[in-house]
Amino acid sequence: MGRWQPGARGRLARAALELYAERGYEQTTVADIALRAGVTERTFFRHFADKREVLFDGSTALQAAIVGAVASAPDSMPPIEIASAAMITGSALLGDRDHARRRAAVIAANPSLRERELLKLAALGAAVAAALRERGIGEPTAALAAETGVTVFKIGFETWIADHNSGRAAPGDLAGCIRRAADRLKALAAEI
Amino acid sequence: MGRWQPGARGRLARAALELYAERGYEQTTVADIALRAGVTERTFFRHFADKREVLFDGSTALQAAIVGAVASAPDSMPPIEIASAAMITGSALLGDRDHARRRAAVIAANPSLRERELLKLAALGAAVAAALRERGIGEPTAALAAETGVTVFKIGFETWIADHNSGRAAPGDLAGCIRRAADRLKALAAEI
DNA sequence: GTCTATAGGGCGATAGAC
DNA sequence: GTCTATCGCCCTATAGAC
Repeated sequence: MGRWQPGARGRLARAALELYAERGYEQTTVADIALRAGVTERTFFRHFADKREVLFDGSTALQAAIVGAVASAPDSMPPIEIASAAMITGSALLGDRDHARRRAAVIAANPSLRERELLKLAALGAAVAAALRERGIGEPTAALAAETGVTVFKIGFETWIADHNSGRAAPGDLAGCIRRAADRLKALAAEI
Repeated sequence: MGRWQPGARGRLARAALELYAERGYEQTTVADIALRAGVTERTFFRHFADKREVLFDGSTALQAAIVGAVASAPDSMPPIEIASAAMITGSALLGDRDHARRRAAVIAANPSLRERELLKLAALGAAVAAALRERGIGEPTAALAAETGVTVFKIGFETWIADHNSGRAAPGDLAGCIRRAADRLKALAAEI
């Protein structure tokens, strides 16, 4: 047995979400999080760049999945369709709606956490735009399609976690919510 | 002569932009800004909530103008059109392209300033969505139209400041850039 | 792991404007 | 007199440097 237990990163992420929910983000110190996770304050900063980043651990994997889906979309698809479909593909990584809800509530309660989330979404948009350009789509088309895809993802995600039905009757799957948001947007654009 | 000169707020905002451009955001302390503006560090924090906020002093006025334009749009306009037109109306407040360029360069160079800008844009989107709901437009249509308007504003703004022509031949007006972005998006949506 | 600079909030005192 | 902007000194937590 070593001096420390493995899985410090996961314990820190879990402890942070719990504490932010229990007593609020500002009222939680990094020392509190480290204490609950059984490590030192210094260890926290070796795993996470700052106090906000600990809530966005999975974002890299999500972005990679979405970018991959953009790259492997069929050639015949129009840009906006590629972006929206990639969002739906990537959304499969976000299965646990209760966890997503708890996390979203914590983020919504604090402006500086909202800022970080928006930065992640902007980074996602930039990565999708780059992947579209890689397919030969020019600017500003690539940027517009990518931003629109992010919008559709965001609205779909919001309706997913806001959905009151948690039972089996209306499973409320994220993919369906995103697709409905995309359809709405298409209808809106058509009526101009 | 009194103990203090009036206009501390404006001097602080100007000093901050200069210093962030000269030596970088992270390399500038609030004490530096206060010194150049001829006030104390403490005074800075009475005018601005934090070190980033000093660059976004005009955002409230811009948002108010855009929300006002949404409220006074003709009844016959479709939601996305209302949002885009309101962005064009509000954009009249951003006349000085050189200043916009300098400010944008500073923001682009630093992630935490980018975060704050994204938060301002998200707040704008939320305000526009609320103004659309006020007109009887339901969700998620209001949110989608508002987000799309913000996207069009953002892309239009980027092309405006990226435009190499600063002479009279191609005046590069912001309103035109936003309108072109909106037209592009309409064309993209149509081809789905 | 220790040491330190900076952000940013709290509070009371003070000096102007009105 | 009131109201508000400024100052100065306290404090703690973050986050980077060593």
